[in-house]
Amino acid sequence: MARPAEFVRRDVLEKAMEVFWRTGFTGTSVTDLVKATNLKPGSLYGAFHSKRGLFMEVIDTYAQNSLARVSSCLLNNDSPIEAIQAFFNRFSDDIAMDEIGRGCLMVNTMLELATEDDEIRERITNYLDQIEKMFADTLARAQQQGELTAEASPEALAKFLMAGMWGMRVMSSKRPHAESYQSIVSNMLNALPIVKH
Amino acid sequence: MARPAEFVRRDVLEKAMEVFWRTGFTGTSVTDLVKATNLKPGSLYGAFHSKRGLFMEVIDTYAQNSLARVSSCLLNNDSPIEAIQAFFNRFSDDIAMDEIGRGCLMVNTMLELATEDDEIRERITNYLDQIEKMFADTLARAQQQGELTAEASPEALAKFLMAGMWGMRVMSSKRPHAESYQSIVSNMLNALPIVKH
DNA sequence: CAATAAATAGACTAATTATTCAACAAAAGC
DNA sequence: GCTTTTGTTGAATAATTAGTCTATTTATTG
Repeated sequence: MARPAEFVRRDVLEKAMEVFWRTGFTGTSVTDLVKATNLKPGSLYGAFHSKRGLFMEVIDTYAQNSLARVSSCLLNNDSPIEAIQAFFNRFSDDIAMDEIGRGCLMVNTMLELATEDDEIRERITNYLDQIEKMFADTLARAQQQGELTAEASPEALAKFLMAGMWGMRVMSSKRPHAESYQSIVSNMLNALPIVKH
Repeated sequence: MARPAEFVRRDVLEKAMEVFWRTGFTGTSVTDLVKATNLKPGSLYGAFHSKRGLFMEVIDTYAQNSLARVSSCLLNNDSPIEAIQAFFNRFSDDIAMDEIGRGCLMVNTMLELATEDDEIRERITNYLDQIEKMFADTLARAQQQGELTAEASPEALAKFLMAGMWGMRVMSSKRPHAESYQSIVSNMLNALPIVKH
Protein backbone atom coordinates (compact mmCIF):
# COMPACT_ATOMS: atom_id res chain seq x y z
CA MET A 1 0.00 0.00 0.00
CA ALA A 2 2.56 2.56 -1.07
CA ARG A 3 4.61 3.81 -3.93
CA PRO A 4 7.14 1.23 -5.14
CA ALA A 5 10.78 2.13 -5.67
CA GLU A 6 11.76 2.95 -9.23
CA PHE A 7 15.30 1.63 -8.97
CA VAL A 8 16.45 -1.97 -8.90
CA ARG A 9 18.47 -2.50 -5.75
CA ARG A 10 20.87 -4.88 -7.41
CA ASP A 11 21.67 -2.37 -10.17
CA VAL A 12 22.30 0.39 -7.67
CA LEU A 13 24.63 -1.87 -5.69
CA GLU A 14 26.48 -2.77 -8.86
CA LYS A 15 27.00 0.86 -9.84
CA ALA A 16 28.05 1.82 -6.34
CA MET A 17 30.43 -1.15 -6.28
CA GLU A 18 32.21 0.07 -9.39
CA VAL A 19 32.92 3.42 -7.77
CA PHE A 20 33.95 2.10 -4.36
CA TRP A 21 36.13 -0.50 -6.03
CA ARG A 22 37.99 2.07 -8.04
CA THR A 23 38.30 4.88 -5.50
CA GLY A 24 37.86 3.27 -2.09
CA PHE A 25 35.45 4.15 0.69
CA THR A 26 37.00 7.42 1.80
CA GLY A 27 37.87 8.44 -1.75
CA THR A 28 34.26 8.10 -2.87
CA SER A 29 31.95 11.02 -2.16
CA VAL A 30 28.20 10.84 -1.89
CA THR A 31 28.15 13.08 -4.95
CA ASP A 32 30.08 10.39 -6.84
CA LEU A 33 27.53 7.82 -5.73
CA VAL A 34 24.62 10.04 -6.72
CA LYS A 35 26.11 10.40 -10.19
CA ALA A 36 26.89 6.72 -10.58
CA THR A 37 23.55 5.42 -9.36
CA ASN A 38 21.27 8.20 -10.65
CA LEU A 39 19.54 8.18 -7.29
CA LYS A 40 19.04 11.49 -5.53
CA PRO A 41 20.52 11.81 -2.02
CA GLY A 42 17.09 11.37 -0.41
CA SER A 43 16.47 8.06 -2.19
CA LEU A 44 19.95 6.80 -1.47
CA TYR A 45 19.61 7.55 2.22
CA GLY A 46 16.09 6.16 2.28
CA ALA A 47 17.30 2.88 0.85
CA PHE A 48 20.69 2.49 2.52
CA HIS A 49 20.69 4.71 5.64
CA SER A 50 24.15 6.17 5.04
CA LYS A 51 27.19 6.06 2.80
CA ARG A 52 28.54 3.44 5.15
CA GLY A 53 25.33 1.41 5.01
CA LEU A 54 25.51 1.34 1.23
CA PHE A 55 29.17 0.39 1.40
CA MET A 56 28.44 -2.47 3.78
CA GLU A 57 25.81 -3.85 1.46
CA VAL A 58 28.22 -3.51 -1.46
CA ILE A 59 30.82 -5.45 0.48
CA ASP A 60 28.33 -8.17 1.33
CA THR A 61 27.26 -8.45 -2.30
CA TYR A 62 30.85 -8.61 -3.47
CA ALA A 63 31.74 -11.24 -0.89
CA GLN A 64 28.77 -13.42 -1.81
CA ASN A 65 29.80 -13.28 -5.46
CA SER A 66 33.35 -14.22 -4.56
CA LEU A 67 32.26 -17.11 -2.37
CA ALA A 68 30.00 -18.42 -5.11
CA ARG A 69 32.74 -18.20 -7.72
CA VAL A 70 35.35 -19.95 -5.61
CA SER A 71 32.91 -22.61 -4.50
CA SER A 72 31.74 -23.41 -8.02
CA CYS A 73 35.33 -23.68 -9.22
CA LEU A 74 36.50 -25.90 -6.39
CA LEU A 75 33.54 -28.27 -6.42
CA ASN A 76 33.13 -28.97 -10.13
CA ASN A 77 36.06 -31.35 -10.59
CA ASP A 78 36.52 -34.91 -9.34
CA SER A 79 40.16 -34.19 -8.65
CA PRO A 80 40.51 -31.59 -5.90
CA ILE A 81 44.03 -30.75 -7.03
CA GLU A 82 42.89 -30.21 -10.59
CA ALA A 83 40.11 -28.01 -9.26
CA ILE A 84 42.65 -25.86 -7.44
CA GLN A 85 44.85 -25.68 -10.50
CA ALA A 86 41.88 -24.71 -12.63
CA PHE A 87 40.89 -22.09 -10.13
CA PHE A 88 44.29 -20.46 -10.16
CA ASN A 89 44.56 -20.51 -13.91
CA ARG A 90 41.24 -18.76 -14.11
CA PHE A 91 42.26 -16.40 -11.36
CA SER A 92 45.38 -15.30 -13.19
CA ASP A 93 43.41 -14.85 -16.40
CA ASP A 94 40.78 -12.75 -14.64
CA ILE A 95 43.36 -10.60 -12.94
CA ALA A 96 45.16 -10.04 -16.24
CA MET A 97 41.92 -8.78 -17.81
CA ASP A 98 41.59 -6.01 -15.24
CA GLU A 99 43.88 -3.52 -16.92
CA ILE A 100 43.49 -0.69 -14.44
CA GLY A 101 44.45 -3.01 -11.57
CA ARG A 102 41.59 -2.41 -9.22
CA GLY A 103 42.39 -5.63 -7.40
CA CYS A 104 39.95 -7.18 -4.94
CA LEU A 105 37.42 -4.98 -3.18
CA MET A 106 37.80 -6.93 0.07
CA VAL A 107 41.58 -6.66 0.06
CA ASN A 108 41.48 -2.97 -0.85
CA THR A 109 38.97 -2.25 1.90
CA MET A 110 40.95 -4.26 4.39
CA LEU A 111 44.08 -2.24 3.78
CA GLU A 112 42.17 1.03 3.70
CA LEU A 113 40.07 0.64 6.82
CA ALA A 114 41.09 -2.35 8.93
CA THR A 115 43.40 -0.44 11.26
CA GLU A 116 40.67 1.98 12.31
CA ASP A 117 37.37 0.15 11.82
CA ASP A 118 36.83 -3.03 13.81
CA GLU A 119 33.43 -3.82 12.37
CA ILE A 120 34.67 -3.75 8.79
CA ARG A 121 37.84 -5.66 9.61
CA GLU A 122 35.90 -8.41 11.33
CA ARG A 123 33.28 -8.65 8.62
CA ILE A 124 35.82 -8.96 5.81
CA THR A 125 38.01 -11.27 7.86
CA ASN A 126 35.00 -13.50 8.21
CA TYR A 127 34.44 -13.64 4.46
CA LEU A 128 38.11 -14.26 3.73
CA ASP A 129 38.13 -17.03 6.30
CA GLN A 130 35.20 -18.67 4.56
CA ILE A 131 37.15 -18.70 1.31
CA GLU A 132 40.20 -20.03 3.11
CA LYS A 133 38.07 -22.80 4.55
CA MET A 134 36.94 -23.82 1.07
CA PHE A 135 40.55 -24.24 0.07
CA ALA A 136 41.38 -26.09 3.26
CA ASP A 137 38.45 -28.45 2.69
CA THR A 138 39.47 -29.02 -0.91
CA LEU A 139 43.04 -29.74 0.14
CA ALA A 140 41.77 -32.13 2.82
CA ARG A 141 39.78 -33.98 0.19
CA ALA A 142 42.88 -34.10 -1.99
CA GLN A 143 44.73 -35.64 0.91
CA GLN A 144 42.02 -38.24 1.50
CA GLN A 145 42.15 -39.18 -2.17
CA GLY A 146 45.91 -39.52 -1.99
CA GLU A 147 46.62 -36.54 -4.20
CA LEU A 148 48.43 -34.77 -1.39
CA THR A 149 51.07 -36.23 0.95
CA ALA A 150 49.83 -37.44 4.30
CA GLU A 151 52.16 -35.05 6.17
CA ALA A 152 50.78 -31.95 4.48
CA SER A 153 48.65 -29.54 6.51
CA PRO A 154 45.57 -28.52 4.50
CA GLU A 155 45.00 -25.54 6.80
CA ALA A 156 48.55 -24.24 6.47
CA LEU A 157 48.54 -24.74 2.71
CA ALA A 158 45.20 -22.96 2.42
CA LYS A 159 46.70 -19.97 4.23
CA PHE A 160 49.63 -20.10 1.86
CA LEU A 161 47.35 -20.08 -1.18
CA MET A 162 45.30 -17.21 0.21
CA ALA A 163 48.44 -15.16 0.78
CA GLY A 164 49.48 -15.94 -2.78
CA MET A 165 46.20 -14.63 -4.13
CA TRP A 166 46.48 -11.47 -2.07
CA GLY A 167 50.03 -10.96 -3.25
CA MET A 168 48.87 -11.20 -6.84
CA ARG A 169 46.16 -8.63 -6.11
CA VAL A 170 48.75 -6.19 -4.86
CA MET A 171 50.95 -7.01 -7.84
CA SER A 172 48.10 -6.19 -10.19
CA SER A 173 48.05 -2.61 -8.98
CA LYS A 174 51.51 -2.28 -10.55
CA ARG A 175 49.97 -3.31 -13.89
CA PRO A 176 52.59 -5.93 -14.74
CA HIS A 177 52.84 -8.00 -17.91
CA ALA A 178 50.15 -10.64 -18.01
CA GLU A 179 52.65 -13.50 -18.13
CA SER A 180 54.01 -12.61 -14.68
CA TYR A 181 50.82 -13.92 -13.11
CA GLN A 182 51.14 -17.37 -14.63
CA SER A 183 54.71 -17.66 -13.46
CA ILE A 184 53.72 -16.90 -9.89
CA VAL A 185 50.85 -19.34 -10.04
CA SER A 186 53.09 -22.16 -11.18
CA ASN A 187 55.57 -21.43 -8.41
CA MET A 188 52.71 -21.49 -5.91
CA LEU A 189 51.23 -24.71 -7.17
CA ASN A 190 54.70 -26.26 -7.26
CA ALA A 191 54.92 -25.64 -3.55
CA LEU A 192 52.00 -28.02 -2.92
CA PRO A 193 53.26 -31.49 -1.93
CA ILE A 194 51.34 -33.25 -4.67
CA VAL A 195 51.57 -37.03 -5.08
CA LYS A 196 52.04 -37.87 -8.77
CA HIS A 197 50.23 -40.94 -10.07
CA MET B 1 70.62 35.28 6.72
CA ALA B 2 67.21 34.45 8.01
CA ARG B 3 65.34 32.76 10.78
CA PRO B 4 66.09 29.03 10.92
CA ALA B 5 63.28 26.49 11.09
CA GLU B 6 62.49 25.27 14.58
CA PHE B 7 61.41 21.81 13.48
CA VAL B 8 63.64 18.96 12.35
CA ARG B 9 62.49 17.84 8.92
CA ARG B 10 63.18 14.19 9.65
CA ASP B 11 61.05 14.28 12.81
CA VAL B 12 58.16 15.92 10.98
CA LEU B 13 58.35 13.29 8.25
CA GLU B 14 58.37 10.55 10.85
CA LYS B 15 55.29 11.91 12.60
CA ALA B 16 53.47 12.44 9.32
CA MET B 17 54.43 8.92 8.26
CA GLU B 18 52.79 7.43 11.33
CA VAL B 19 49.50 9.12 10.48
CA PHE B 20 49.54 8.38 6.76
CA TRP B 21 50.52 4.81 7.46
CA ARG B 22 47.62 4.26 9.78
CA THR B 23 44.88 6.18 7.99
CA GLY B 24 46.00 6.46 4.37
CA PHE B 25 46.41 9.54 2.21
CA THR B 26 42.74 10.38 1.72
CA GLY B 27 41.86 9.39 5.26
CA THR B 28 44.39 11.82 6.72
CA SER B 29 43.33 15.45 7.02
CA VAL B 30 45.64 18.42 7.20
CA THR B 31 44.26 18.94 10.69
CA ASP B 32 45.49 15.46 11.62
CA LEU B 33 48.91 16.33 10.25
CA VAL B 34 48.98 19.64 12.10
CA LYS B 35 48.23 17.81 15.34
CA ALA B 36 50.76 15.06 14.72
CA THR B 37 53.62 17.30 13.67
CA ASN B 38 52.88 20.32 15.88
CA LEU B 39 53.52 22.52 12.87
CA LYS B 40 50.96 25.18 12.03
CA PRO B 41 49.42 25.04 8.55
CA GLY B 42 51.58 27.92 7.38
CA SER B 43 54.80 26.15 8.33
CA LEU B 44 53.66 22.86 6.88
CA TYR B 45 52.81 24.43 3.55
CA GLY B 46 55.98 26.49 3.60
CA ALA B 47 58.07 23.37 4.03
CA PHE B 48 56.18 20.85 1.89
CA HIS B 49 54.02 22.80 -0.56
CA SER B 50 50.90 20.72 -0.12
CA LYS B 51 49.47 17.70 1.64
CA ARG B 52 50.48 15.73 -1.43
CA GLY B 53 54.01 17.13 -1.36
CA LEU B 54 54.43 16.04 2.24
CA PHE B 55 53.01 12.64 1.40
CA MET B 56 55.42 12.21 -1.49
CA GLU B 57 58.36 12.98 0.74
CA VAL B 58 57.03 10.56 3.34
CA ILE B 59 56.81 7.86 0.68
CA ASP B 60 60.35 8.54 -0.49
CA THR B 61 61.63 8.37 3.07
CA TYR B 62 59.80 5.15 3.73
CA ALA B 63 61.06 3.60 0.50
CA GLN B 64 64.66 4.54 1.24
CA ASN B 65 64.38 2.92 4.66
CA SER B 66 62.94 -0.22 3.13
CA LEU B 67 65.61 -0.42 0.46
CA ALA B 68 68.32 0.01 3.07
CA ARG B 69 66.85 -2.68 5.28
CA VAL B 70 66.46 -5.23 2.52
CA SER B 71 69.87 -4.50 1.12
CA SER B 72 71.64 -4.84 4.47
CA CYS B 73 69.89 -8.15 5.12
CA LEU B 74 70.61 -9.62 1.72
CA LEU B 75 74.26 -8.59 1.55
CA ASN B 76 75.50 -9.53 5.00
CA ASN B 77 75.72 -13.29 4.51
CA ASP B 78 78.14 -15.34 2.43
CA SER B 79 75.34 -17.68 1.47
CA PRO B 80 72.71 -15.86 -0.62
CA ILE B 81 70.11 -18.47 0.24
CA GLU B 82 70.79 -18.13 3.94
CA ALA B 83 70.52 -14.38 3.53
CA ILE B 84 67.08 -14.77 1.98
CA GLN B 85 66.01 -17.15 4.70
CA ALA B 86 67.24 -14.76 7.35
CA PHE B 87 65.43 -11.90 5.69
CA PHE B 88 62.12 -13.72 5.70
CA ASN B 89 62.48 -14.87 9.26
CA ARG B 90 63.07 -11.30 10.27
CA PHE B 91 60.24 -10.15 8.06
CA SER B 92 57.75 -12.47 9.70
CA ASP B 93 58.95 -11.43 13.15
CA ASP B 94 58.60 -7.74 12.28
CA ILE B 95 55.16 -8.19 10.83
CA ALA B 96 54.06 -10.13 13.92
CA MET B 97 55.14 -7.21 16.12
CA ASP B 98 52.83 -4.81 14.36
CA GLU B 99 49.70 -5.64 16.30
CA ILE B 100 47.37 -3.19 14.63
CA GLY B 101 48.28 -4.56 11.20
CA ARG B 102 49.21 -1.37 9.42
CA GLY B 103 51.08 -3.36 6.81
CA CYS B 104 53.44 -1.68 4.35
CA LEU B 105 52.99 1.97 3.49
CA MET B 106 53.92 1.38 -0.14
CA VAL B 107 51.48 -1.49 -0.54
CA ASN B 108 48.71 0.41 1.24
CA THR B 109 49.27 3.46 -0.92
CA MET B 110 49.41 1.37 -4.05
CA LEU B 111 46.00 -0.14 -3.36
CA GLU B 112 44.56 3.17 -2.27
CA LEU B 113 45.74 5.38 -5.11
CA ALA B 114 47.25 3.42 -7.99
CA THR B 115 44.06 3.20 -10.06
CA GLU B 116 43.64 6.97 -10.14
CA ASP B 117 47.08 8.44 -9.72
CA ASP B 118 49.71 7.59 -12.32
CA GLU B 119 52.53 9.52 -10.71
CA ILE B 120 52.17 7.72 -7.41
CA ARG B 121 51.72 4.34 -9.03
CA GLU B 122 54.86 4.77 -11.10
CA ARG B 123 56.91 6.07 -8.23
CA ILE B 124 56.02 3.22 -5.92
CA THR B 125 56.31 0.67 -8.70
CA ASN B 126 59.82 1.91 -9.22
CA TYR B 127 60.73 1.39 -5.55
CA LEU B 128 59.14 -2.05 -5.45
CA ASP B 129 61.03 -3.00 -8.59
CA GLN B 130 64.28 -1.98 -6.95
CA ILE B 131 63.56 -4.32 -4.06
CA GLU B 132 62.59 -7.06 -6.49
CA LYS B 133 65.88 -6.54 -8.28
CA MET B 134 67.80 -7.05 -5.02
CA PHE B 135 66.11 -10.40 -4.60
CA ALA B 136 66.72 -11.33 -8.23
CA ASP B 137 70.40 -10.43 -7.88
CA THR B 138 70.68 -12.42 -4.67
CA LEU B 139 69.01 -15.41 -6.29
CA ALA B 140 71.33 -15.10 -9.29
CA ARG B 141 74.31 -15.16 -6.94
CA ALA B 142 72.85 -18.21 -5.27
CA GLN B 143 72.63 -19.85 -8.66
CA GLN B 144 76.25 -18.99 -9.50
CA GLN B 145 77.35 -20.51 -6.19
CA GLY B 146 75.37 -23.64 -6.93
CA GLU B 147 72.85 -23.08 -4.16
CA LEU B 148 70.01 -22.87 -6.68
CA THR B 149 69.35 -25.24 -9.59
CA ALA B 150 70.62 -24.10 -12.97
CA GLU B 151 67.13 -24.20 -14.48
CA ALA B 152 65.67 -21.77 -11.93
CA SER B 153 64.77 -18.26 -13.05
CA PRO B 154 66.02 -15.72 -10.51
CA GLU B 155 63.70 -13.08 -11.96
CA ALA B 156 60.60 -15.26 -11.75
CA LEU B 157 61.47 -16.42 -8.25
CA ALA B 158 62.05 -12.84 -7.14
CA LYS B 159 58.56 -11.93 -8.35
CA PHE B 160 57.22 -14.91 -6.45
CA LEU B 161 58.93 -13.81 -3.24
CA MET B 162 57.67 -10.26 -3.66
CA ALA B 163 54.11 -11.50 -4.10
CA GLY B 164 54.57 -13.61 -0.99
CA MET B 165 55.62 -10.59 1.03
CA TRP B 166 52.69 -8.58 -0.22
CA GLY B 167 50.32 -11.41 0.59
CA MET B 168 51.64 -11.47 4.13
CA ARG B 169 51.10 -7.71 4.39
CA VAL B 170 47.47 -8.14 3.44
CA MET B 171 47.20 -11.03 5.84
CA SER B 172 48.52 -8.88 8.66
CA SER B 173 45.53 -6.56 8.36
CA LYS B 174 43.42 -9.53 9.51
CA ARG B 175 45.56 -9.66 12.66
CA PRO B 176 46.21 -13.40 12.55
CA HIS B 177 48.09 -15.51 15.09
CA ALA B 178 51.80 -14.84 14.88
CA GLU B 179 52.61 -18.46 14.01
CA SER B 180 50.70 -18.21 10.73
CA TYR B 181 53.42 -16.03 9.30
CA GLN B 182 56.19 -18.57 9.89
CA SER B 183 54.15 -21.29 8.26
CA ILE B 184 53.71 -19.21 5.12
CA VAL B 185 57.37 -18.31 5.05
CA SER B 186 58.40 -21.95 5.18
CA ASN B 187 56.03 -22.83 2.39
CA MET B 188 57.46 -20.00 0.31
CA LEU B 189 61.06 -20.91 0.95
CA ASN B 190 60.24 -24.55 0.23
CA ALA B 191 59.17 -23.49 -3.22
CA LEU B 192 62.72 -22.35 -4.03
CA PRO B 193 64.63 -25.05 -5.97
CA ILE B 194 67.50 -25.14 -3.50
CA VAL B 195 70.43 -27.51 -4.03
CA LYS B 196 71.28 -29.22 -0.73
CA HIS B 197 74.92 -29.80 0.03
C1' DC C 1 72.38 47.71 16.69
C1' DA C 2 69.73 47.94 12.56
C1' DA C 3 68.20 45.77 8.45
C1' DT C 4 66.92 41.65 6.29
C1' DA C 5 64.96 37.41 5.24
C1' DA C 6 62.64 33.72 6.55
C1' DA C 7 59.66 31.05 10.09
C1' DT C 8 55.69 31.01 13.00
C1' DA C 9 50.95 31.52 14.66
C1' DG C 10 46.41 31.01 13.96
C1' DA C 11 42.41 33.26 12.04
C1' DC C 12 40.31 33.01 7.60
C1' DT C 13 38.37 31.28 3.05
C1' DA C 14 36.18 28.86 -0.53
C1' DA C 15 35.01 24.38 -1.75
C1' DT C 16 33.46 20.01 -0.59
C1' DT C 17 31.67 16.74 2.69
C1' DA C 18 27.76 13.66 4.51
C1' DT C 19 23.24 14.15 5.64
C1' DT C 20 18.43 16.14 6.18
C1' DC C 21 14.14 18.12 4.95
C1' DA C 22 9.92 19.76 2.88
C1' DA C 23 7.31 19.80 -1.19
C1' DC C 24 5.52 16.81 -4.46
C1' DA C 25 4.28 12.23 -6.88
C1' DA C 26 2.51 7.76 -7.37
C1' DA C 27 0.78 3.26 -6.27
C1' DA C 28 -2.49 0.42 -3.11
C1' DG C 29 -6.57 -0.28 -0.09
C1' DC C 30 -10.94 1.12 1.27
C1' DG D 1 -11.90 8.67 -5.89
C1' DC D 2 -9.97 9.76 -1.60
C1' DT D 3 -6.65 8.49 1.95
C1' DT D 4 -2.55 6.41 3.24
C1' DT D 5 2.01 5.28 2.67
C1' DT D 6 6.04 5.38 0.65
C1' DG D 7 9.36 7.16 -3.05
C1' DT D 8 11.34 11.09 -5.43
C1' DT D 9 13.34 15.48 -5.91
C1' DG D 10 16.63 18.94 -5.21
C1' DA D 11 17.57 22.69 -2.28
C1' DA D 12 19.48 23.48 2.24
C1' DT D 13 22.70 22.64 6.21
C1' DA D 14 26.36 22.18 9.34
C1' DA D 15 30.82 20.28 9.52
C1' DT D 16 35.08 19.52 7.55
C1' DT D 17 38.28 19.96 3.84
C1' DA D 18 42.79 21.78 1.72
C1' DG D 19 45.05 25.75 1.45
C1' DT D 20 46.08 31.08 2.22
C1' DC D 21 47.13 35.45 4.44
C1' DT D 22 48.74 38.75 7.72
C1' DA D 23 50.81 40.07 11.77
C1' DT D 24 54.52 38.83 14.59
C1' DT D 25 58.86 36.69 15.88
C1' DT D 26 63.64 35.46 15.42
C1' DA D 27 68.19 34.44 13.86
C1' DT D 28 71.79 36.19 10.79
C1' DT D 29 74.59 39.64 8.50
C1' DG D 30 76.43 44.16 7.58
